[in-house]
Amino acid sequence: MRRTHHCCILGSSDVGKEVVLMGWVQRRRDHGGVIFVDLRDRRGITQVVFNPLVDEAVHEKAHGIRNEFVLGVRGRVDHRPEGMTNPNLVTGEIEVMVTELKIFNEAKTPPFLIEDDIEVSETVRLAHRHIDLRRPAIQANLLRRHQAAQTVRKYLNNLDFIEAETPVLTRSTPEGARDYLVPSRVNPGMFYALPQSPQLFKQLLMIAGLDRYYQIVKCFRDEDLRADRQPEFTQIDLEMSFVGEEDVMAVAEGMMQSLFSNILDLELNTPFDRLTYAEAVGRYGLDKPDVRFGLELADVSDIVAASGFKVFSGAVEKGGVVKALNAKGCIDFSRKEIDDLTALTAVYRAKGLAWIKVREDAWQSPIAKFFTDEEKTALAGRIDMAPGDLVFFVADAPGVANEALGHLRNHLGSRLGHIDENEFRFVWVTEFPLLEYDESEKRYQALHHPFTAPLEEDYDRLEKDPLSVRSRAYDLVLNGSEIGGGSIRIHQRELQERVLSALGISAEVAEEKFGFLLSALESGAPPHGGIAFGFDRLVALLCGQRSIREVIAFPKTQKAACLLTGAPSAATKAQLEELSLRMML
RNA sequence: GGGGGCGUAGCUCAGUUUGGUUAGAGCGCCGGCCUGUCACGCCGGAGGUCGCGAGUUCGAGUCUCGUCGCUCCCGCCA
Repeated sequence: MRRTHHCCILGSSDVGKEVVLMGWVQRRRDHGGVIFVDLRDRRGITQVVFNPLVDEAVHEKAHGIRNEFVLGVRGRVDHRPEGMTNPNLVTGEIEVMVTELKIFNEAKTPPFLIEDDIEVSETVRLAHRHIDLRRPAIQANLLRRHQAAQTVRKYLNNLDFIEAETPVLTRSTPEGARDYLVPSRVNPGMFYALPQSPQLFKQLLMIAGLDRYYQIVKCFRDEDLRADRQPEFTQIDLEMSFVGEEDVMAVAEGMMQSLFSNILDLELNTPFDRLTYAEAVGRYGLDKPDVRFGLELADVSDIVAASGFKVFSGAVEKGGVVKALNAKGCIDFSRKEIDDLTALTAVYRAKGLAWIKVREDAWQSPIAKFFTDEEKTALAGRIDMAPGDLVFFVADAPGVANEALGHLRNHLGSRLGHIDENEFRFVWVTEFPLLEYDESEKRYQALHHPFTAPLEEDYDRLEKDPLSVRSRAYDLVLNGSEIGGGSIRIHQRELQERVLSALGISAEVAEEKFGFLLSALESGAPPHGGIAFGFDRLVALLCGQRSIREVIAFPKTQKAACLLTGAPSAATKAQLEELSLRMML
């Protein structure tokens, strides 16, 4: 018995043909006499009919069929009787009258029905992922993921990129996320690290003269999970030689165009909008702004710096800021609603959320009394206050005030219906700070990574005022979600050493950890730069999914476990011994 | 590491507020009947360590403490 057709293809024009279909039993309707079976494969469903008048033995055998049995059926394609067609089915015009039935395999009753829109807990779904993956909706996601990967490959191949593989067993680098370590059997006491990204290898490929490289590659970061974060995830990683920001961004924009055109049949306009980091944070509060709606923040620090409201003036005095967000027309928010929003901002460490309701005649607010008429006039002008408005304020360190109001902005944007869910709005965020100060470790850290080039005009501040140095990094943000990021890299040893030094990495440590890079940089390194995209996030957006777990065939739970295989699991004594490891538990 | 939500039949849930007889429903499953269904129909039936462990109580699905798992978020994620 050999399959002749898939379960989605047969129609009126095939009537009379003898066909062989193979697939799973979606549903069985046993009328005692005639038995209907919906046979499902990856492509669709065809109704096959067992009729005792056609073949009594086959009909008898069909009584035993249950859901998810795997069948092969031979039969003749027939028109359905008058009025019995099913318009909901692509193959609803016809049915297959079965003359031969092969039961390849029986199946235990599945833990849930193989249907879209079923409500099953994720625990159950992940524990039986091979069954969950039979659902058309998930298969559609995986298909779309496949199409996305193919689109990217085709696009980059056409631009003369070379797909090259880089090692998975590599060495740990001190910066960045926590590494997954792999013990080396033949080097007792030594460990490989799984790559957080192929960053250094792709730079070496540029130094090697590959000119243009890409890879769709797994990366590993041993950090806590989120809806959009898995410990192993896939990047579209690329790097180009002899380029500046504009070149990389143009390639990225073209990639997005072909993706959205191929997958969603949507034509994107390029170039995408640009915002500097300072603009993004200033106007939207976040470095990954959702620019589908306005509701921008305003800085009122200068106006309230000398005000009688100590929370505001005090914050400014301590180097903080007072930022405002005008929720236009929201004057009817209740006390409880405002309390809830206060709680929302508290999540981001805001100590309070001040508010003013703008009435026709006066301000209704616990803090209105603290302001002079001049201050009120200035505020009203800066924030565009009009009767009916509800204005929120956070006074805090810039990071806290912006982030708290930025998230409040996203919340309000969604709640007030300002967001068009069908819109895809890209924006580049550029000129990130090169460094940030890590309070807990009392040292500077690279915001992007230590190989990102500073803006040339800021070079001389690397030592004097490192926090003011901007970088040649760029993030691509889509609808408030960071989907990619990259930079122009440092391609000269001397500059790389200065940056590592600014990061508090001694020359000795630098030589030990990055010696191979430093020496490569003085072996004829071309100017180069690149970008990496979070493929899972990108596909999730293309599939309209909130969680990347919906576009990953075998995702991990929040505790980084695989419910299907039971990974991670204990190692045997013998395994540990071979690796010269001893358990401390 | 921290905060929120969830955990009762194979699945989705009700019951927990106010402790009290034999823990219910829908779907699924099993059996019977049924020749035109496509969420087939009708009749009958099985199925429970109320996540786990302590405690309070005459009595715990229900109250208390602990613990495990799933999930959302903060921290973390160059």
